[in-house]
Amino acid sequence: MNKCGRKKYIKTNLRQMTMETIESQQDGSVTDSVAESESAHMQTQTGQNSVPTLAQVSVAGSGTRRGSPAVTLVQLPSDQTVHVQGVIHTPQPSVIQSPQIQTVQVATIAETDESAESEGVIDSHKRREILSRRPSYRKILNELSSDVPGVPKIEEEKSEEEGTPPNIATMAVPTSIYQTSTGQYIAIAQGGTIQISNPGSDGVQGLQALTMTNSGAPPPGATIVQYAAQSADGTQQFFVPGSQVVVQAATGDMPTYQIRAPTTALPQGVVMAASPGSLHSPQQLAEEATRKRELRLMKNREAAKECRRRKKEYVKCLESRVAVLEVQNKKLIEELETLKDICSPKTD
DNA sequence: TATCTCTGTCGTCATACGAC
DNA sequence: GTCGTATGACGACAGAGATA
Repeated sequence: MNKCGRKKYIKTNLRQMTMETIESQQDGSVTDSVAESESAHMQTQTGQNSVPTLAQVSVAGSGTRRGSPAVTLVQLPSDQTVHVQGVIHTPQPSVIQSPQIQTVQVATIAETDESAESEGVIDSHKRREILSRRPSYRKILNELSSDVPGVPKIEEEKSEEEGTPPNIATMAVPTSIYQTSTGQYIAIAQGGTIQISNPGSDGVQGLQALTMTNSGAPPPGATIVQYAAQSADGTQQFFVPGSQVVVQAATGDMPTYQIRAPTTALPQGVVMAASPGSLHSPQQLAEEATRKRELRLMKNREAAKECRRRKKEYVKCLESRVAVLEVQNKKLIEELETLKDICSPKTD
């Protein structure tokens, strides 16, 4: 299979996985075949070399044939251990004598597998609508996570923002963002705060702030930043309102920036960007369009990274779910066999 | 050792979708 | 309708392993 074909194959499988997951959630009928099917898809989808191995299922403690529901330890690939409670109580006399309890327990497990059904039957139209939509990994995974204990949820954007360093949270909202030739991003915030973001860093951790103490009061809507790719001394400069220059004084892991008076005229290759209010010439319009495009590409680049991260997490979640369901299924089969042995008439 | 194949990752584009 | 976000699709690239 060629590369393109492989991708389409993967796509088909992933799509089918999603559909099966939703189907099983809404049907409440998670069968072993579904679990095996998902497992097979996952192994195909993740490739041969980098197969994130399926969860190691250690049935520790499942041998407790007596007593309350057996708890099975499921070792997940991420070194997580999930406690899986037996679906049916062990074949102790009380279980057999109390079928109602068993029914209730089965119903409870079914509810944990899919919470939607417990709310009522979804009409077929809405269900078809849900299935026809493109999957949102976050949404699907969160739904799965609500059903399966031990499976982490994908955090909402808000929580991710909460994880940002406090100094970032106190920054003013940037009004203009500019990208240097080295890929760094410079955000001019209201109040003259300059934020320098290193794209190589993770998220906003690379943000640095410079506050201009004597930037004065720029005319409204006239924030102009002139970025010089490289000055004669090898440093990077960009010009900010007030006829000042912010100079990258050092390169490397910890670049430093200094605010100086301009020592040189604007060199060649300068990329100028201006706020929409100050646009006049076609060249400025083109530069503004370029700036917007770069900003859009930057955002989309980050979005793609985030999306892929969520996708990986989603696949891991599915793998964990497969492991859990396989353990449950195995226990069900064992208990069914036990019940058959007990209830079957003796043929002496 | 050079080449090929496979796989994973990344950037970009197109588009669906939801919020306004 | 517009805008921002999420995600599928595609191509490019790099690295690892297999093979001649």
